[in-house]
Amino acid sequence: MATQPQSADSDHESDVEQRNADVCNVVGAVEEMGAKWKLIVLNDLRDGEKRFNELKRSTGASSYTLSRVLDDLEAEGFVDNHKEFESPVASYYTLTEKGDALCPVFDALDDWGEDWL
Amino acid sequence: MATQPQSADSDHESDVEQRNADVCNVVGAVEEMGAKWKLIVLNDLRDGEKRFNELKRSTGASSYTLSRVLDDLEAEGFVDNHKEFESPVASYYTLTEKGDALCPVFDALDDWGEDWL
DNA sequence: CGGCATCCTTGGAGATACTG
DNA sequence: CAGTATCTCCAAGGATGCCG
Repeated sequence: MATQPQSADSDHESDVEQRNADVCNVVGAVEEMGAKWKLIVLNDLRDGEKRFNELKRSTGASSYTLSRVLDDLEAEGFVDNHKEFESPVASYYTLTEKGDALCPVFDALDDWGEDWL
Repeated sequence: MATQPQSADSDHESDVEQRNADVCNVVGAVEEMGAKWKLIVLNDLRDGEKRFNELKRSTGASSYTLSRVLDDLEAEGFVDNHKEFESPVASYYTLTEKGDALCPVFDALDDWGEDWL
């Protein structure tokens, strides 16, 4: 009697349904960012506009990796890229509105880190 | 404008420089969880105690993966494991205080997902 | 039921070197 | 300075099978 029938049960949802309903967003969000580099780069961009090499230094990612991550983030609408072909070519990266909207997440993460890291 | 209205926190002088100082927490946190599975499992455990197969179903991870992820999370102090060797062996997983402290992060993530996913 | 052992595939990511 | 091109290596993770 210790265990309850778990398989042949479809209407198991009762008290946790509310959370279950919108928790999917988290999964979606995680799926979309997943990789640690994306998060690290996004976090670094919270300071505002940054150059490629600047990000390279602050994140510690290789040119190759950083390039692909930025490419990815741009394609997904998290960051914007503005290039200047003048002097010694410079390209600046900034957070889009979508990327900036992640700030609360980073803040929460940062907050957590202070207590548990 | 890259920053959002600060919380009820009192002195948040120049957030950018200030942020640069302790932003490491985010990196640390990301480094510690990194993998998407960890986040997904942790998120699923917000509902409370769950069994192995329950998590397997809800997360969609394979036994192998789930097992390793849970092992990892337990070793890092994010989850607790309570086993019952009675009839058909059952083991329950719950969030530790440390894991539960991540709720705000998931909430923020969830919040973000509603707007941008 | 809850796992661990194995095999095997994928891609994430470092190192290095080269271009515009 | 800002990438791109390779080559390579290793960990993540799916599939399957077995066991207490």
